[in-house]
Amino acid sequence: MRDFATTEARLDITIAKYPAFPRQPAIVTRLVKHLFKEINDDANAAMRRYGLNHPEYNILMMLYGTPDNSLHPSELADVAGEKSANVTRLTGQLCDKGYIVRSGSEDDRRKVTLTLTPEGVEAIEGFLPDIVTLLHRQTRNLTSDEQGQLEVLLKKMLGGFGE
Amino acid sequence: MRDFATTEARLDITIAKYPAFPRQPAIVTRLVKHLFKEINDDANAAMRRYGLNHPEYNILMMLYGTPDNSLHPSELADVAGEKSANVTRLTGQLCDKGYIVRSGSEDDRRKVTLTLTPEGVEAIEGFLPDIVTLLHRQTRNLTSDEQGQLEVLLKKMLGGFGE
DNA sequence: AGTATATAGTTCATTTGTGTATATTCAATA
DNA sequence: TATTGAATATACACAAATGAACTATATACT
Repeated sequence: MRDFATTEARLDITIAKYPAFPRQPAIVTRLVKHLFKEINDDANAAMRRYGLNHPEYNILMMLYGTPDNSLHPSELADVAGEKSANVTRLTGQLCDKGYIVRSGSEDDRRKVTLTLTPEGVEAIEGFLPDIVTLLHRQTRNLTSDEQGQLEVLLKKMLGGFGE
Repeated sequence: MRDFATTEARLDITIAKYPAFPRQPAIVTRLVKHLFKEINDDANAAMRRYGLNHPEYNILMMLYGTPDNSLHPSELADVAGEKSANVTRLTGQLCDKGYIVRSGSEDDRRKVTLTLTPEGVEAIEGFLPDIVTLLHRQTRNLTSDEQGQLEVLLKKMLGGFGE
């Protein structure tokens, strides 16, 4: 995204042609799209040297964020924002790489438990320094306060979906 | 995304395991990801009955946002946040549907000009009422003021990428 | 002019993601 | 207990997106 000023211009033209088009909501959603694409491309590039892509990284981190390094596929789909069919594929890849293992659960035999292996944890802790740098870079234009404000607003907006 | 409180919990655990992990940047980027996925799924679902998906919708709107309903592929890639190879494919589909036309430019013979057809404009103005509703729904939890604040913060954050 | 370098766009092989159907198990209730 | 309906995960066919290589044109420099 070079120049967001032209976005304003495009919106002006759009509204001139179609006055009911809501300016503010359109700007916000377009900004979110652009930001996501940047974050995504950035993370993909960073993870490349580790033989992982952004969704795989995401999956690993969601598991790492649990006390016992494990989640069920449906939970994973939910927290990682991936479709369940995609989780099956992604976790399959990560199994092949030896970073996670699949096991059935006794309490509910429909469920599968996905758990990080020691190699998985090692891999995570290997790339985390790069990720830390990345995250700081991605938010470098915002003060801590502003990040806090952004958090509040994004959560609020997110709350409007899904019911 | 069910419950963002669990995101906080995951982050706490992650930080306990790896103290250098930056809380605030991680929250913000995760929120952006989730929000994008929601916006994307939502828009895909809404455009379905028009035989279009979100990226195609986006391309059409970017063209509609210009005085003469036209852009070059590279401009389109930039403003729509798509890779150029993908723009080729997407615009090809839209050509097939009769919504845009491709033409060469005389001033720079490397360039191609993509222009909405009257049918394209008609299609846009056909689905825009739904989009207007959609945009309002997606931002319903935010006041106009808050949308303004969000705009400022997102722009600021976006400014930190790419140099 | 001639050569090198950059830009615009496309093509193609591969990777990544989606929707739908299916098998299995669980939960509710008649 | 038998039956119905929901939930979990997967398989598979198809759709979408990416990276890298390639063609053609333009620009800069000597």
